Amino acid sequence: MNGLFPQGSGPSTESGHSLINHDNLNQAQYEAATTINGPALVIAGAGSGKTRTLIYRVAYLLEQGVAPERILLLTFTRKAAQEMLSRAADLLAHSCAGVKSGTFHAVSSGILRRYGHLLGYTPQFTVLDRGDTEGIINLLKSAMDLSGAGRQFPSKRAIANLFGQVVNKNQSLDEIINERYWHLSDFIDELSTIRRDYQQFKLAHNLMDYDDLLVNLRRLLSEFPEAGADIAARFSYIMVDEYQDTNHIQAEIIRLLARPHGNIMAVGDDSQSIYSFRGADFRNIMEFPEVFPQTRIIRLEENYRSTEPILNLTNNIIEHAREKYTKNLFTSINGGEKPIIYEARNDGDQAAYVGQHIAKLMADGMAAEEIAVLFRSGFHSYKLELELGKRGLAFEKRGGLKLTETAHIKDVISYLRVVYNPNDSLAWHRILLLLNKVGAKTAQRIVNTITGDDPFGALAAYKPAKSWQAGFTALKDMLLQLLELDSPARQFDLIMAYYQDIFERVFHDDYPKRQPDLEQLREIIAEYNDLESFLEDSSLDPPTADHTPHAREAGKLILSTVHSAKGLEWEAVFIINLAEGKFPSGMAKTPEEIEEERRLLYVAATRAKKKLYLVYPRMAASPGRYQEPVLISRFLDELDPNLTMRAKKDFRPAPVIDTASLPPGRPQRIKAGNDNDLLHKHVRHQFFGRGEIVKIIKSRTVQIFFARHGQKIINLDYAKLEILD
DNA sequence: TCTAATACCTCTTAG
DNA sequence: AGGTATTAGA
Repeated sequence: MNGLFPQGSGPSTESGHSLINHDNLNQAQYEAATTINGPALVIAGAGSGKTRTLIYRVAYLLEQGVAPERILLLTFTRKAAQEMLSRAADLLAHSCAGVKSGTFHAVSSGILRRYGHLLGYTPQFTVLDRGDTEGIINLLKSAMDLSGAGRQFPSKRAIANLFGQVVNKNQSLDEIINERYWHLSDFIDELSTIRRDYQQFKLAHNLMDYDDLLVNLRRLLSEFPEAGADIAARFSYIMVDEYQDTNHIQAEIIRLLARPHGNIMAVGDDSQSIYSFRGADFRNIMEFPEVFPQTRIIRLEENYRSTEPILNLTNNIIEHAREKYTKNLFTSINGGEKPIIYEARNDGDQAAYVGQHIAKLMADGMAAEEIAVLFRSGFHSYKLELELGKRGLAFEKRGGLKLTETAHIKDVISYLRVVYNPNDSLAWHRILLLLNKVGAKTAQRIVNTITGDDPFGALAAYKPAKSWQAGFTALKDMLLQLLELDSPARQFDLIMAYYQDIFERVFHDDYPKRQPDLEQLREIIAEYNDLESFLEDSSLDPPTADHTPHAREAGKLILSTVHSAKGLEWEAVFIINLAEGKFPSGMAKTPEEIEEERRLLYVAATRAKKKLYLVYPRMAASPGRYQEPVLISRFLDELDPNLTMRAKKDFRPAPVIDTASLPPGRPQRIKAGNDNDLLHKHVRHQFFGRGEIVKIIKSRTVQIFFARHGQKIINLDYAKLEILD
């Protein structure tokens, strides 16, 4: 490095050649990186070098001789933690291994495996993911006989959300229902029974859900003074990233951990708070100085990421917020183009526009990994994914459904889970349900009799009924062999040898599409030496579908939900589906929820360095699957028109949609008859619209040319078609 | 009594 | 594309 002495008040290493100096950091960043004793709060605007500052601070701490294991770095994703540590290690030219880092949940999980016995857990407790949680709730719900209770008992999903709110917002079930779910007030008694049973079930089966990881750590710290002191004493320097997205339990954990020494730095941006649905409250930031008196407040307000026109727009987005935030961003990056707004005709037009412009950017020399498309919900990108596929553009999708959340992957993992925790009744249930002729009742009966001291012994002794005896024996033999193996990769192979047939039967209609996932899982598992760390990872931070850790190296563009794009940046960013009901989400109703949607757009737009495209469709599929007009997102509508440019609409011929002229009523299936009579008929398909039958392929199968979608092969037994002439 | 197949409805964001 | 409610079938 350049060998300049650090100026100002910061201490330097004995040689005087600190890496942390004013050439690398601006005044505010420098102050943040070198303030290591006492509480500090860094209000860091988007693109203000927050991550850089944290990296330098870790490096500075180590440079000052702090032992790595005394440093705790809490981040929002494990990826973020790993990336920061590896960059800090690059600075120091030696490893940061030993620095404790990760998400609250992951760190909690580690601590609870050590101290959980105080709360009645064994170290092998299983972490329940979302699906597991819903599975248990469903079990308890169906055991309750709600048939007479009137209609519309909430789904397992709604119940799980409800319970999550109770924990994360620190309110009682009654309060939550009365304030936010008043439509469920008829079911209060049943719901609180289910909740009580749920808590008991978890304790009885050595299970913790995500919320328990936080709650139990807090309990440990506050109710078990010895263990609490022990844990707190391990960490002398604590940093928390994305503080605006912590909830009250997390804030409490921080308070308890940092209480002895007060060496705590929280970094966040109140205008980027986007996780209130899981209890996050950006007011945590405001309260921080009250919790930690004498907090030093440092503001990072210079933006190093975006060009001026982009920053002008993002400032304009957040100016419309009801809540006024604590800083003003400025940039010294001059020049650049105004963000572009494109009004697409529909989903397909939108996808075509984005696809074409991505291709153009790449043709002009921009790397694929410098381009991202962002959207509100995981499924908003389906059409675009097809479009990119057609163009041969490789992409990585983030957010939405995870690999480990798909049914077939969960099946395979369940076999591993019972080996690891033989009392994991949820995994048992799943495994047994896969046997032909075994349904929910039978599976439950078996689970009830085998869980206990010696589940595998009990399984071997269980007498199956004739109709499913063969399958049961095969399962039993496989599991007993599985216990003998100790490498996860071998275990996987054994499971697959057994599971493949079941897999093809259960997913008979689409298993070839799912097969690659299993092969991917094999690759992921092969990197683990022990089952415990694989299972831990797969619930806490599911290994990504592509096992190359960074798409940036793989030459792929990124499709991502806005939530998953937090903290990242790209040269060019497309934000799609900026229509009412999509972004903002139709689920956002209260003023507070709308405000959060606005911050979400702010987060999305501030990811862009040089180019920003805002796209919305004028027509979109309604619930009845007809194309209906939609409104431009209110967040775009309210922007100062001088800050954006409208894209021309002539980039490709206009596809014709004339829903108005369509006759009313739904297309029906065409009844069996003489298929040859159908040749050259004009038809309307519920998705593809108008078309003409151009060829009879075979009985009940025809080829249709659709005006909007081109040639399709249609099976008349499945498709709903209406004959128009 | 239980399982398997079918028809219909609802879809956010994530550790 | 998923889950759930209903119904046919074993």
